[in-house]
Amino acid sequence: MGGGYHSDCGEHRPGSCSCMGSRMARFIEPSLLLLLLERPAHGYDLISRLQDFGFGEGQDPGMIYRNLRRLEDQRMIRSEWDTTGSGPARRFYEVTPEGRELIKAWTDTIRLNIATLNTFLDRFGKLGL
Amino acid sequence: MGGGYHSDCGEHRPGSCSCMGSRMARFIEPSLLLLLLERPAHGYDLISRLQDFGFGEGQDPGMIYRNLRRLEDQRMIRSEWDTTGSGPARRFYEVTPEGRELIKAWTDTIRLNIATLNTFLDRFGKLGL
DNA sequence: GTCTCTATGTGCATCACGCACATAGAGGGA
DNA sequence: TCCCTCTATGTGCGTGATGCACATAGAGAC
Repeated sequence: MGGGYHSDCGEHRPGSCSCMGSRMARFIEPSLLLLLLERPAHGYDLISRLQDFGFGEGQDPGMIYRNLRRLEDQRMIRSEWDTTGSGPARRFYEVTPEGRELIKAWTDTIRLNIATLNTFLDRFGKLGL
Repeated sequence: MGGGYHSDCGEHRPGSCSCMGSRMARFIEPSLLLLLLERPAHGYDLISRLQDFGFGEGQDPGMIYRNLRRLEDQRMIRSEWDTTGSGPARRFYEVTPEGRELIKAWTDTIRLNIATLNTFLDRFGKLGL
C-alpha cells in the first residue's frame, strides 16, 4: 500500500480508504504464474489481465516487469523477444517446470490463508457486532 | 517475510521455505483488534494468542508492541497501566468504538480477499495440473 | 516531422517485517 | 546481598515489497 494508513481518513470502505485494499503479500507472483499458465503472454498484456486477481486497473507496469524479471532470474519463467506484429518488440513469457512446482506450493499457502481468514470471520461473527 | 525468497532454497513446502508463509498484508492489525474484543488483555498475553491467526510461536514482541502503540495513537484502542499482581507493570488494552468500525471494515476486505483466493484456486484447478 | 499508442524499463521514497538487543520490576535461592 | 530467572515493554536496524513518477523507444498515422 505504501499510503498513509487510516490515520488521515474518516472512511474505511474498501476502495475509498488507504487502510483497506490489503492483499496477500506478494500475491502478484502466483497471479503472474497462473496467467502465464493459462496463456503465455508479454508483460503489457498481463497488466490488464491482473485485474482478475484484485489488482486495480492501471496496475503499475514497473511492478509487473520487475516481478517478471525476478521470476526469470530464478528460472520460474523463461522468455524470448518477439519482433513480429506492429509496435515495439515485446518479450513473450512462458512458465518452466520449476515455475509449475512453485505455483503448486503457492496453492498450499493460499489454502492455509483461506482457512485462517475464515477462522477470523467466524470468531468475529460470534462477537455479535 | 524479509527473507531470501525461494532463490536460495530447493523446497517450497509451507514452513520449510522462506518463499512461503505469505499472509495477508498487515493482518496483525485486525487480529489484535479481534483478540482484544474477545478479551481485553496486555501485550505479552497477546503474543501467544496470536498463534490462532497463523502467527508463529514466539512471535516478535516488537511487532506486537509497535502495532499496539500505533493503534492507540489512532484511537482504535486505549490502555491503562495495571500494577496489581506480581511482576512488572503491564498495560491493559481495550478496543474503542472507532476500533470497532475499523475491524468491521477489515471484515469486508477479508471477504473480498477470500473471494479472490478462491477464484485463484478455481482457475488453477481448471489447468489440470 | 511530430504525435500517439504500444511496450519495457529505472529511480526513489515509504513502509511492514523480522531479528537482535535494551530496559526493568519482582520473586527465589545461595 | 548478589545473582538468576521470569515477566513485560520497548528500540535500532537492515531488507524487501510497494507505488508513484519518470525514462526510453519502436511503429504507424497524419
